[in-house]
Amino acid sequence: MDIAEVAKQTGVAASTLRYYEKKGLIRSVGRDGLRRRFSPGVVDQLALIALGQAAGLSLDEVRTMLSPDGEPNIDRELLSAKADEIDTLIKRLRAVSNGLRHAAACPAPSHAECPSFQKLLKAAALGMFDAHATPARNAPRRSRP
Amino acid sequence: MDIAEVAKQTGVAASTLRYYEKKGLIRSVGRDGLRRRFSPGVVDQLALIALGQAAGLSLDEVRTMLSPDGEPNIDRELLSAKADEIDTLIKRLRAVSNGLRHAAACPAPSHAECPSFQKLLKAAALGMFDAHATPARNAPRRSRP
DNA sequence: CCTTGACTTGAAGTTGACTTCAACTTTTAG
DNA sequence: CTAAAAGTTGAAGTCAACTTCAAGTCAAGG
Repeated sequence: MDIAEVAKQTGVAASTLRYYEKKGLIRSVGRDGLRRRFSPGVVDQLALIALGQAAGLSLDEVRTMLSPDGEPNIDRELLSAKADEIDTLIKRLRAVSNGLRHAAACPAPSHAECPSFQKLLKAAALGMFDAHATPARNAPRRSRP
Repeated sequence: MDIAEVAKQTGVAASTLRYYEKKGLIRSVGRDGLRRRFSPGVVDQLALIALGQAAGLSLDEVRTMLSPDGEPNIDRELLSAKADEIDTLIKRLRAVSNGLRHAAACPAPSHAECPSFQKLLKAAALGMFDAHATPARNAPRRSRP
């Protein structure tokens, strides 16, 4: 596949693909003249990268955890620590989701005045500052409006 | 509470607190001389902000959805849309978590060579590019190393 | 009174993740 | 053959979310 094809299939901009390649997140398999050629597997890889980002990993973290040639440094403790982090994030997100849903349905004029909304979200937020459950970092802005 | 106290309790830097105030995410209740005074409620607010960020909301989005004086623009459709987004994010994150956990336990030398890891994550990634399930935006880096 | 330390400000700097640009090379259609 | 379309590069620009800096204010202690 050439770069445009990958871009079209995944929605990831060509510039981003080149950027990812430079960063070592994906690899092109040879050139067709000047042009990069990608194996179709790169589509899955990109999905995984997007997932990692959604989970709050930086591109560097994604690389070390999902690298296709990550022989040396696959730190298993780090992996399960990250999994734990993601799990607590999931719990909080569920509460946020519930909170938002309630807010959407709730007849109170302002969320600030709706005690059950407050309770839901405060419950979600509890412990947010205690043990540092590291939050997300950066994530992309897919699509071209 | 003065700014240092809030910072200590929440781990949010004083500079960040001033930044948030400028952006309209939090409010100080008067001054003690020059110095801002915050009501203790700001601690909960900050937790909610952190949560919103973890859920992939930008600070501007957080403000419009959780504003303490959000009288006018509480768009209920937007709220449940966001909740839906968060729910699909949760599903994917669960898969990522499982994937990481498996990777941590799996004896394969490289994750790239472990078919069940690949399967788990590919399942999580499926549909990542189809309907645009908008991913996260930006998030903070708490603490001062 | 005067220094010290915690706060104030606006402006400028940083970081991660991209995007855009200028200049150039290939491929492709006419 | 030639011109447009699509790819290439490195360098520079953008954006959100902060942080750092210079310069100033104020309360308290010696």
